[in-house]
Amino acid sequence: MEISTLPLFRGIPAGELTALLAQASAREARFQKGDLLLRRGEVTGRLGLVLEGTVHIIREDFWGNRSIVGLAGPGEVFAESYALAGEPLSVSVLAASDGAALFLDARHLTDARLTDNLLSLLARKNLMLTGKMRHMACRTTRDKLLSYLSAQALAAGGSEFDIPMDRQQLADYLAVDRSAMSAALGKLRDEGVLTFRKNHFHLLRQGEERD
Amino acid sequence: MEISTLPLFRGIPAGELTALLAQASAREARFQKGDLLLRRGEVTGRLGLVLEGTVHIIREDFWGNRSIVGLAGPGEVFAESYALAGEPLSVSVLAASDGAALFLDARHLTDARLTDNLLSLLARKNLMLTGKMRHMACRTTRDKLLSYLSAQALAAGGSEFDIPMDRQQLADYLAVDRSAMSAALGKLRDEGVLTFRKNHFHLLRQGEERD
DNA sequence: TTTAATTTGTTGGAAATACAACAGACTTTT
DNA sequence: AAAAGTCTGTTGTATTTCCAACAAATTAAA
Repeated sequence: MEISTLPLFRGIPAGELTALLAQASAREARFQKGDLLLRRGEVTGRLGLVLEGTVHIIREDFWGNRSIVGLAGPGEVFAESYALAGEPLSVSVLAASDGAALFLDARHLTDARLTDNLLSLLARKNLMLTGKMRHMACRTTRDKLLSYLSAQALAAGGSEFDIPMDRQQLADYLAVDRSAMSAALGKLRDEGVLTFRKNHFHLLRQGEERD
Repeated sequence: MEISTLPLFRGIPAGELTALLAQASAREARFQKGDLLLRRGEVTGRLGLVLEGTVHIIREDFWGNRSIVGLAGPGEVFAESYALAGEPLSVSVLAASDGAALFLDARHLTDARLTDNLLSLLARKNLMLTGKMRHMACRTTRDKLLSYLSAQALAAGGSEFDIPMDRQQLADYLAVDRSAMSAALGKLRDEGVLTFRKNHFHLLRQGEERD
């Protein structure tokens, strides 16, 4: 893991990294599988960067049911929103394997290039979240599909495009049942709203030929 | 609208604001109802701050159906994620009334206090989005309710708490039907999972008395 | 090519949701 | 206090979704 190549440190010469990390109160910590790196409720102020291994972001609800709500591998950051917002963690971070992480103090992030990279990181995450939310807010499977496919078409700049997921992944993304989604797709095809073949879709405007 | 009191400019003495705004290539623009402030597809690099009036964040899908996906009033920022990520807009911004906005160039945000405030802003938004997403990803109304209420209980630090929404708002937030949600709540009460009265809820652990 | 494995579409029954309509409880106004 | 308005819970029906199971189509492997 050559950390100078990570998005977080983009634009920062490798030679400056050591000094910059010291300035940010960076602390490297090795962990063993099963270690609890961050605990729900605490206000760390530190954001994590996985150097080696994998960590699980886990959540326990009121009744103690535990579920994995995310994971971070080498080069990925975690708990950054909590650290930067200064909010107590609503999740815990558990080591899923042996490894190592770098912790940076959010209050000591003074380097402009670093904060710019973080802004970019958060902004991108934000856009992905709002986009996904828009689709998921639709009540029916059909509308979720149309919302997603429409957004893909607009992003591609045309009525034909490929999607980067298979049916099961798309169903998970939209939080619907795969078979029901397949049925909804078939119905949309029959109605002349769109055509598709594998991951290639073609949205049809009113009156357009159905291929 | 005294802009020195806004979260975006927190920690910045009013006397420094003028110089700082000039440094960020700030441009104030008055607008009239119906004006299109930002257009889908363009890469502005500018984030907006509403000084006066209201703007609507609108989205047109592939077939031209237009819907309002957000709005910003005095003191609120808009298009900030697009500007900071350097991504083309997937929404348009329309003036819902006469008013004025301040546009700041995302690439000229050099003041550390300003970028810190922006980081905090984005981080908070991020946490709200991920939280909401977790609830909405649940398949059934019942599970969405339990996810939301459990999170509220954990945030409150106890099994009793008040929620800041009425039934209709909660239903909209979870993207479900209000009456169906009410029915699900009633069923949970009958099963001894929780009790509630108006906006006050009490989650019951296994075997706990139901009032 | 043949076989095996994966992905996708389809179907039927069980369950859950949306929708509409309404009654009771609670608030606010007059 | 009375009236008007709002909010909440309940019910019945039509629709939709989930789930399981399976067949067809596609891809990968032998």
